[in-house]
Amino acid sequence: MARGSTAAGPADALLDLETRAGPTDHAALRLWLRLLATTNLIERRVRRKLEDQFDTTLPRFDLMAQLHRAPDGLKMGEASRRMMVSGGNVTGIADSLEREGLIRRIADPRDGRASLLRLTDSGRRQFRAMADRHERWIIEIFAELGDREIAELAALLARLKTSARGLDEQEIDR
Amino acid sequence: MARGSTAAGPADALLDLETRAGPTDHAALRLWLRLLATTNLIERRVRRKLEDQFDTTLPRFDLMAQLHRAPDGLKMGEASRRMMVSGGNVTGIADSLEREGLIRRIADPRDGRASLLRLTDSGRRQFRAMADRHERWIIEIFAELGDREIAELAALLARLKTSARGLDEQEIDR
DNA sequence: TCCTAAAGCTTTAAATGTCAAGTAATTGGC
DNA sequence: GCCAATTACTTGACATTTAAAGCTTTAGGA
Repeated sequence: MARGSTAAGPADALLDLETRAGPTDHAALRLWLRLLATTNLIERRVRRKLEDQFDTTLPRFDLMAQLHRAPDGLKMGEASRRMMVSGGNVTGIADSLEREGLIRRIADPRDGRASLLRLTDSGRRQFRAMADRHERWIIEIFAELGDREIAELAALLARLKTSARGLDEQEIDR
Repeated sequence: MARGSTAAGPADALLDLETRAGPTDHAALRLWLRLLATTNLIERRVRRKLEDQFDTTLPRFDLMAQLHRAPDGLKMGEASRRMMVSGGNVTGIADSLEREGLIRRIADPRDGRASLLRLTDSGRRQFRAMADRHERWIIEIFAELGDREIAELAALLARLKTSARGLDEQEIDR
């Protein structure tokens, strides 16, 4: 099976995170556990393939993807916001990519405190190869869904994202 | 924003992981990034609330939830499969819960290699309190979705999960 | 009985992640 | 100009997770 040191046999195939919920739980809770389980399942597959086929990791791929979409470079802080991780984390990931010559830190001419991160030519080439493959993995994983279902799922998730974000400001904590 | 040391202002509210995709990317890829971003958003909120209100973590909560649904106890390996994490991980989580008296390791009478994990009375009480609150958080987060939408989303995710699982055996890696 | 293989759990190393503190540069009010 | 407050990044401490190696126990065959 996936990767645990203790492999699950076929009989366990349906016992996963969703088992945290029981039939008496609220529909929203069951849905959340299914969402979590599904996302984790796919994320694991992607991480493993990045590791196996490109000897890299998802956070490294993410940072390269952000830089690929920003040809003029991104400040560390911008990258950190877009990746939704802390600044200290980006420092480490950037260090490792820079060591391998995939990205470069360039002094921001307008702000002496800031660094701009930019893909090197080698990084760009490598990213394109990975992104191609990555897209194919995703298409395969979603293969059983038709265009209609993909559109519906995207729309529902957009609504959910809005619903979840709506609480961010007020923080109703009870 | 959640917790990064560099806070995102309101103007950045829409720049998140989804920005990894561009308009030319395949619909499945865009959907995947939205799925990932939405799940991460919700997961962060839940983690933070567990931390703030109960001084615990999601993996600890998960393990307690699994044990709550298995009154006779679970072997470490079973817990690890259900939580979809590695065995070594469960060892650490179980250690921390055991130190606090929330769970206990019991020698499996049938297999000298195995331990059975079981909630203590204190653990059971504490889990029930957390689970109540947890369910309310989730209901709030999903509040803007109607029953119909929740059912649709659940059905689509079930199809997606099946689609993603389908590849597990064969591992079409190219 | 004995020996090999496998299973269950723990331990360890490397990567990722947060947070807090520290350094350097910029901004804004006076 | 000057100085305080803010901002950008780095660093270090600590937590979590995986994969792999290690230890103990079980199972099965010679």
